[in-house]
Amino acid sequence: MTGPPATRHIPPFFEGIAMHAYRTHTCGELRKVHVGSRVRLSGWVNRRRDHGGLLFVDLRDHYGITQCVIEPEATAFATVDKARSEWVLTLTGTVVARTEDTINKDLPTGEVELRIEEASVQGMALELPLPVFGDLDYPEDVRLKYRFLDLRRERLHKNITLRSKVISSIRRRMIEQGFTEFQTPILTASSPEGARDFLVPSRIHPGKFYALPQAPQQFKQLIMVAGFDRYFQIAPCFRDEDARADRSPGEFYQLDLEMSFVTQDDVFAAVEPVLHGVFEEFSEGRSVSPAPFPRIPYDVSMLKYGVDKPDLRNPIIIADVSSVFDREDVVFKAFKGKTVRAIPAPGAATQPRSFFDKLNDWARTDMGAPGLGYVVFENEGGALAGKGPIAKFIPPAALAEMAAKADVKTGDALFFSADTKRDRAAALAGQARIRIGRELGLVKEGEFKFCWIVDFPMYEWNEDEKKIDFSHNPFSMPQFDREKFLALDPVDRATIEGIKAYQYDIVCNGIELSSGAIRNHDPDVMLKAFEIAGYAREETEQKFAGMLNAFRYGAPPHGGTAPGIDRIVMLIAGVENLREVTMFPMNQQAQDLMMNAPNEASLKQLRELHIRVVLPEAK
RNA sequence: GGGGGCGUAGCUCAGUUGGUUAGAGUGACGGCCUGUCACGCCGUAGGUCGCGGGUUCGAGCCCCGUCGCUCCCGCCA
Repeated sequence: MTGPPATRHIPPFFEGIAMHAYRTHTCGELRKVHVGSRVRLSGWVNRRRDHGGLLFVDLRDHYGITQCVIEPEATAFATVDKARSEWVLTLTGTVVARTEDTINKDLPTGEVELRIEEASVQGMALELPLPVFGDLDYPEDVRLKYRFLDLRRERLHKNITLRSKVISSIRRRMIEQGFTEFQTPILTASSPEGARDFLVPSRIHPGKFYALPQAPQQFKQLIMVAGFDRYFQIAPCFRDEDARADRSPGEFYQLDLEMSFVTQDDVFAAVEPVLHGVFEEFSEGRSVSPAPFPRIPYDVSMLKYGVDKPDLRNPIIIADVSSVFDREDVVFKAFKGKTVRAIPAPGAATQPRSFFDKLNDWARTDMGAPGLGYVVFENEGGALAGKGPIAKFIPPAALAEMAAKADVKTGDALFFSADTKRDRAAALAGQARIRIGRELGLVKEGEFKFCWIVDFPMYEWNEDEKKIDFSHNPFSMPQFDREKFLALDPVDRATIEGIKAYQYDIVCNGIELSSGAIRNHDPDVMLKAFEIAGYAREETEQKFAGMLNAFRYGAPPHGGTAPGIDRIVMLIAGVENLREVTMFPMNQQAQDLMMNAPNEASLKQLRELHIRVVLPEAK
């Protein structure tokens, strides 16, 4: 029912030669041309319809569904009659044409049916904990425990098949672009930055541990040092962090890639045709951003969209109106001296009061903000007039300036996000933009809108620990003169916080597909970069010994990125949850309910690994 | 670690203000039916209302606790 009906990988059947033990055709294959042939099908009972004098069985396999029919007088009747949903049967019989009035147009095989002459049961099924037939929602734990049944269902079967096709398409396109696929180790060393590692104890080296790779980051850079020029891999990555709907617990796959002797634009030029091509191939009528994708500097994105992963299907653009509230003729004290961001709500003047109240409540309760002020722009005697609780504080001249800055007109509204901290004002505005866009139905479906976010800051100030942190990827090359960078004083916060990196994200419809960078391949600059983030030279030397050492033997300039496979497939499949495109996913608590993992280890195993388990004390 | 939602038959759900014996659909089982394709009709079985405690004459419903699932925040260089 889900695969291509034309495809089959079973020996052909010739009259006079013994019939294949299980099937001569797939359940998606039979057509009018087969009428009169004696054939054999194997598959699952999708549906059974008993008419007393006539019994229909819809037999299903990977390729489709074929209706099979038998009458009580037939010798095989007893066997077919006892079969229930999801039993596995082998049915042999003659293909017959259906009469005009019994043709099923919804079924590719609907012009014919199999008149059953022989039947055998290959596998029985207990009463189902999860019906395969139908398209209802079921509890996640039941679905996961009986994943093999869930996977038989049409939607999931189709998604998983789609995933495979997307991966093959990616692989083909990468190879066409001159990339070579290599595998990198799964058992490797712990990486000190970033996510929590999964550790694997060493039997041979008591007290020592391997770590599963969070990403093949260092390996792919070493592959460049080794002179392989263009590498890619559909790479498994392991991170021991909590899950989200679009973030698997434990493990996920990336299209990991790296290139030598490239600038940022070269990486974009290599990735764009691959992503555009894959999305176009599976778009089914949805539009895909043409290459080159827009490039948006991080600072601009934070201002205009309030996030570093903007959904460009949403037409709302945020404006900074701090200066308007600082005007002397504007007497609204609550916003004075703060960063004020204005979020346009096109056409919102016709919205009921509850629309505004609901957004205000959301800002207060969900976002912990003091509120979301607003002004509605109306026409009063040919002039622009403000309406709403705070409109009286804003005289016409200021209102006009605001309208110009935020590009709003009569009939629109403006919401305000204000905070003493610029980042917080931007973040609330970003969330409000998403909500307003959705509430007003402004986000167009049926489009894939890509963009690159570029020029990420290299560092950020960590207020809690009073220190400078890497803001994203510590291996990125700073956009800074080499000699001046090496001479930087780590306490020169103003300069350091202004440094951008050759670091970029690719975003589609508000979902971050990957981040990437032109790497820092200069050992001195790397040591300095880590020194600024508070790592002593010896520490950096030790933690990244392999990579630093390699960089001292002739390292090419290189860069890359790593789009998430799961998220790409989610977007293409149009689903909100990773479990819909992952064959055997874990639940939110990082458990595999089908295989019962994680599980206790035996004492023998622990002893071999020199491990003693110390459980947390019960509360 | 924190916050929200959900938990009633194998499965999907309903269950009024706290009031008699907790219902429906689907699946299972049995019977009838020769053209259905979500076949139809009749019947039967199936319940620790997640678990524990409390309030009450009386709790699926209210309160407290707890467990499970899920979504979000933290976290994810």
